[in-house]
Amino acid sequence: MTAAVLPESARTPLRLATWNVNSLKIRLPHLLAWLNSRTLDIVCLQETKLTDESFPAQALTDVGYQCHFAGQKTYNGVAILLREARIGNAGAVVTALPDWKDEQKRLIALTVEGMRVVCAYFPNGQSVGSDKYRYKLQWIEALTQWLRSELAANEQLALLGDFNIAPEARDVHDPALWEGQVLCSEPEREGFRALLALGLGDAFRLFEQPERSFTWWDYRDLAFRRKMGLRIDHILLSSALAKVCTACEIDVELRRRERPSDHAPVVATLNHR
DNA sequence: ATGGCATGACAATCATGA
Repeated sequence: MTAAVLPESARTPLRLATWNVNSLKIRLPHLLAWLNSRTLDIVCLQETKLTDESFPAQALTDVGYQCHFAGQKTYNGVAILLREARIGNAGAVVTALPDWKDEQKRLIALTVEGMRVVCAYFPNGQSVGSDKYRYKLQWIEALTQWLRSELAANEQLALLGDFNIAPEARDVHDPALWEGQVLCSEPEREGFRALLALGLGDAFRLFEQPERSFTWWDYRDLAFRRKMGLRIDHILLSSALAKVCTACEIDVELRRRERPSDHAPVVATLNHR
């Protein structure tokens, strides 16, 4: 007696990933090798730093991914890649926060497999009290308001991206050094907690994790080797998705490569029907 | 002490990142 052959979508877990590539042009070989080395179904990218005309869609289509992207010259730029063998057509694609006039390409969202997937590149904020810091807090507020209505309409929602926020002291290699600094300041952390208060869970913290788990290390001062990093890239899941999340890990290996991004990817596994 | 390194635009430095 043999088990019925089910379509792939019914038997394999779903893998969602987020990675700030810090220039997709430079990191395309790394990305292609990564996609080839493991099965990733939904891949959110930030800081592509490419206009839509120069997005390497063909190279990604060739390895089986459907591409959705919103880019600009030099800065920012986000994308969602969908593995065509696993994921059906995407719907309800948006490439900006509604009611937020912004030239900066920081958000793309779409619906697949009954799941709302939001890929976000939060502003960096530069320094506490700067114009960019104020813009960051306003942007987070606008995102939070929008997500409130998205969650009301979508029980299954995942927010992935570079949040540029280290939520807690344990997410910082030297909490005393970073105390009150941008990425760690209390208003930013309040913004992060407000996202959780919408009913989202930090996928990484659903599980036991090694101490000093980070997703970003400065290029300078051998910060990676010295484990001097921050955990600022996150996957937040609505409760319906958190319930079926079986793992969440940082793929540190990519930070060891030649000419790496300064960020490592985060990958979550879901037992999603 | 405001730099260290990386990227992109641009053509010697400068803006930005985190």
